[in-house]
Amino acid sequence: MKKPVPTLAEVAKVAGVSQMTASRAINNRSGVSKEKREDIQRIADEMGYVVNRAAQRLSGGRTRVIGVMAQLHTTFTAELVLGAGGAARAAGYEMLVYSLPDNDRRPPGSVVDLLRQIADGVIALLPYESDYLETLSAAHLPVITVDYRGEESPFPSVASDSYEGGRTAVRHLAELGHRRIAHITGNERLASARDRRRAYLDTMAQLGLAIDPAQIATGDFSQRSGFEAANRLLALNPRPTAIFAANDISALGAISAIRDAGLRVPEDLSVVGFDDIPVAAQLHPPLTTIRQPMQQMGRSAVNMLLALIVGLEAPSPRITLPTQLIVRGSTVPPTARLRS
Amino acid sequence: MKKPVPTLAEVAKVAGVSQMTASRAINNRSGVSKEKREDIQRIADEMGYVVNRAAQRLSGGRTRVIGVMAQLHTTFTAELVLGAGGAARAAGYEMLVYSLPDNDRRPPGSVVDLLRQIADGVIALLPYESDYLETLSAAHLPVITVDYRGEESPFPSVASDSYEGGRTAVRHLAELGHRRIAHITGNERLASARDRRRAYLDTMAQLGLAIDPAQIATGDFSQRSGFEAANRLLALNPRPTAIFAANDISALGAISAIRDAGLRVPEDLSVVGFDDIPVAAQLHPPLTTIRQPMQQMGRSAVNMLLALIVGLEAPSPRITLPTQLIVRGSTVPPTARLRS
DNA sequence: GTGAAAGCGCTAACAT
DNA sequence: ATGTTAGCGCTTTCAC
Repeated sequence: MKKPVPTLAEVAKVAGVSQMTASRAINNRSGVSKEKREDIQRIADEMGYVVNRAAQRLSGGRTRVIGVMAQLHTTFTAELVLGAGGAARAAGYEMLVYSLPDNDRRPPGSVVDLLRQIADGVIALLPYESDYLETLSAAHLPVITVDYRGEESPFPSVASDSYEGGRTAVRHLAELGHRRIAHITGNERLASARDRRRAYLDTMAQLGLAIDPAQIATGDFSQRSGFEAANRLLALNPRPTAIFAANDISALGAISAIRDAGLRVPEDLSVVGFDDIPVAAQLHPPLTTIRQPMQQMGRSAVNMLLALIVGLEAPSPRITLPTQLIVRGSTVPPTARLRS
Repeated sequence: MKKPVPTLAEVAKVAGVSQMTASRAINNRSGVSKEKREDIQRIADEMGYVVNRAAQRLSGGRTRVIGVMAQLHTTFTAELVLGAGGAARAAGYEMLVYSLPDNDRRPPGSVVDLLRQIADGVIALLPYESDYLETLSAAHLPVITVDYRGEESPFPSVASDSYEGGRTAVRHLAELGHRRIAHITGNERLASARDRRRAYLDTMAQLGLAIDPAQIATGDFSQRSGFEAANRLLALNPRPTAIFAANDISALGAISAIRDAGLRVPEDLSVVGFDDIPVAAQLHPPLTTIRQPMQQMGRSAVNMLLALIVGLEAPSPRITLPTQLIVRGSTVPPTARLRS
């Protein structure tokens, strides 16, 4: 009770070995005989020994902690963190998350410094407008980004296949018979948003459908932007019969706008989202969407990071995971009346 | 470029003082003349000095980091973390979040140990079925819990006023003219769920409305449980005309069940939730609910924790924040046909 | 008000 | 295979 957590020195003393041998045994390094190792590990367990990561870090070792910096209050991020946490634990690592504020106008240095002092590497889910990239690369720390950050980013990244997903979404609508298909874009500072937009354009062209620039409404992945973008699309004449929104949240906003205009989904307009967030299936109508493997993305990010941490090259500078079309109730063929 | 982060010793040398004086100056401790202090702080800034929290911790000091342990993938938690992060930063603290897995069947010790090695205190948003409480109290670390954990919990807590909120919800339905009001409970291991249930019972009794035990359907705050509970309620004869769900997510599940049964919200059944999560306003119909000040709860938790950290008693062992009725489209008076 | 010494718990480097 | 030495960057004594 007096010493709730014994130190390595105490464990070593009880085991009758040097501190260094105890360290090697507990961290599964080479240089200890099998017997001694098991002996020491058993004693450490019995004594309730827990390594002090601060000390471990200070003396230049690995902490087996990975850091995540993310804006937590989006479903996408939360799911990804969940997947990442599982993968980290499975590998014997712990994971700590730094929750970035919405509008971080402080120098990002402090966050990065903090994480570097604690973690062996960082997974960065960065806000769009940030100079975090520089700061991170100056920190000489293994980093994986989620969503490709562009050519200027020196870090390996994990993303889902936004281009193929976008093509699938548009193709789905076209196959239902829609011809006036509109697009609500995401924040184009992110490659994912740019890819989805490009997929929309390419697919429309390949299908021989007319591309009216007015049918591309700028959004930024937020619900509000989806709402406003949809209002602009609804003012068009002729009106689109279907909308491909860059993510589920903006699709939600779009559906609100459609209903506020006295129209119905899917009878008057079909809507496809992107992400498949948990509520998507519970909406009325349930949302047709392109599912991203969010948890899988988190797991992949962790596994890439662990490779980096142990000094390997990243297996690939960019990992792209497949998406999947989930057809639900928000998409139907256009009614004859609308096909005009 | 060689030494990206100078150490305190280097700062002290440049400033021409001892390391200890530099430490005192930078941490705003007493025992340094005003001039020297400002001088040292300026030099430290210029050199880009950043305190090494691992070292700080190791030598028995405070790190100015607070830890949060939480299940991140609920909106409630995410909002709370957001509020907490803001308050922490405002007070010059950083905050790190440990994301608890869904079904944590590992000994919770490692998490607590990790946080203790890094943080000065912890805000615990605990899963229901946990022995984290013991582990935390054994760790001799300042702790604040969110949602009152019962008499056995030794920790100060922050919560919203579930009892008053629940009363308001039931009263709202009664004032609309509903008499057969059902309740979908939350996980009753949490005081918040018990309080909402108690509020339901008390208010029904006070209003002279009949309490049919079958009208109380057990849930656990999850969408699925709301769905299943609602199905049980819909099988009753006579059917309730209104449902008070213990949170928004289970209300969402209930609405799905109602619709799957071919009924409409609010025409056939009114529904009230609890929380006011961001999507609540975007549903169709938008959800009437009891708003909890989630971000404010986070801020209060941080402020209580900071008091504990500097050695003050908690201002109060339990802080209860007020809730607010938000009337939207999911509640209307019962139609004459239903009043039977 | 200021400084010197000691040590927090650990690991890398260098013995043996 | 094991032990010894040194030191990570800081703060707490306890001097002056």
